Amino acid sequence: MRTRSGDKEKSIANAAVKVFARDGFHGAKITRIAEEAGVATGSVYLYFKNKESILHHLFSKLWLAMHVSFEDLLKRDDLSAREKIEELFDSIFNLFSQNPPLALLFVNEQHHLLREGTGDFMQYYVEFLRMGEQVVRDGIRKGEFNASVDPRSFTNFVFGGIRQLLHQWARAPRQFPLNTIRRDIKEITMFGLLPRSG
Amino acid sequence: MRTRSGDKEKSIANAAVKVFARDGFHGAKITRIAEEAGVATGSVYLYFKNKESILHHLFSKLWLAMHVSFEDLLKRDDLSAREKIEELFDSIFNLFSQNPPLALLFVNEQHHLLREGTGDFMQYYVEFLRMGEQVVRDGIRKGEFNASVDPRSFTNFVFGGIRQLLHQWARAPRQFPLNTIRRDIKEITMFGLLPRSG
DNA sequence: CTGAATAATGAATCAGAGTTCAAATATAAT
DNA sequence: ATTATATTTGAACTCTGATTCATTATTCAG
Repeated sequence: MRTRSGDKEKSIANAAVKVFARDGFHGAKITRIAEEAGVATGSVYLYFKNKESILHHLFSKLWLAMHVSFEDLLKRDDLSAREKIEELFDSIFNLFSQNPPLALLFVNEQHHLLREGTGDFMQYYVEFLRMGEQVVRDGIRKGEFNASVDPRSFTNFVFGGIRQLLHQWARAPRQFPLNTIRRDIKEITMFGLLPRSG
Repeated sequence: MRTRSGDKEKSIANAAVKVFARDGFHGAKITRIAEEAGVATGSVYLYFKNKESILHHLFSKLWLAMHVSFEDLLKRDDLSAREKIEELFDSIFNLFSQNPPLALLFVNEQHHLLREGTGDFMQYYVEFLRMGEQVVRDGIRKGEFNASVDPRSFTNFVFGGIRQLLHQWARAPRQFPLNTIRRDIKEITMFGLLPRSG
C-alpha cells in the first residue's frame, strides 16, 4: 500500500485559481498549474479529469458557498428588507475578501460555463438571481422599497455592478478598498443619484 | 492588375462578430469565420494579421464609436446633469440595439484585451470611465446629484450593471426587451431602492 | 489579345499544449 | 526485510487549429 500524501487536490485547486486568474482559462497551462501546486504535470490528472473539470470544480465550490449563505439569509425574519439586501451584498464580498485571484476568476471566466449551460453551478446561478428578486419583491410588497423598481432588472443590474467593482478591487486593492466599495454600493442602490428629498 | 472585389474586410469582420459571439474567442475557428464570410481560409490573412488582430479591430471600432458619442454628449450644455447621464446610458444601448452578437462580444471577450493592456481601445476605455465620473462630479457640484455618491464607484457600478443587462438582452431579447431595460436602469440609478420621500 | 500584376484559394505545415502511460517511488502489511 | 499495492512522475504522444505558401483565377493596361 501507499497512502496519498498531503492534500494535493487542494494544492492543485488553489494553484489553479492563481493561474487561471493571472493567465485566463485558455492562457493557463496545466504544467504551470502543476508547478505552482508543487506536483508533477501528470498528477493533476489523478485528481481532475481534465482542465475544464478543474474550472467546474472551482465554480461549483464558489456557487455552493454563495448559495448557502443566501439561503441562510433568506430564512431570517429579524431583518428589514433593506437590511437583508445589504447583508446579501456583504455576503458576496465576504466570499472574496481574502482572495483577490478568486474574484478575478469569478468575474472573468464565468462565461465559459454559461456557454455550455451544464453543471450544478448553473442551477445555483439561476436560483441566486431568483433569490435576489424575491427579496426585492418582498420589500416592495411590504412598502419598504420603491415599487417602480423592477426586481429582475434590479437584481441583474446590481449583480453586474458588483462584478465590475470586484474586478477593479481585485486588480488594484489599494485604489479600490473593499470597505469603500461596500459603502458606495449601498449608497447608490438605496438612494440613487438624485438628492434625497428633491 | 486586379482590384479587390466586394468588401471582404467587412464580411470577415461581421462574420467574426457572429462566430466570436457564439463560440467565444478561443472556441472560434478561423476556418469557420472564413466560411461564414464566404471567403477562403487563407483570405482572412490578407485582411488581418492574425486571429487576435480581428478581435482588436472589432473592439477598436466599438470603443471609438462609444468615445465619439460620449465626447459629443459631454460638450452639450443644454442638458441637465440627469439628462446627460441618461443620454449616456442610451448612447451605449444604441450602439448594440441592432446587433445582439456584438453585445455578447463586448460583454464576454473584453477581458482578453484588458489582460494585455495594449491597444487604442484601452485608452478609450479608461477615458470612457473618466468621462462618466466627470458628469457625475459636475452634477454633484451643481447640486443636481446626491453628494454622498462616489463618482468613480458609481461609474464602475453602472458600467457593470449595464453590461449584465446587455448580456441578458442579447441572450434572450424577448425576455429582456431593450426598452424595458433602458427604463429600469434609469429608475434604479436615479431613485434607488428606497421609496422617494422616506 | 496578351501578359503582368495582384487577389484569392485551400491543402499542407507546424507549433503548442492537453493528455497519456510506462517506469520509478513511497508506503503499509507480513 | 520483502513484497504487494497504490501513488507519483514527466517525457513522449497526439490532436487540434492557426498560419503559410505554391498554385490558380481574375482584372486591367497596352
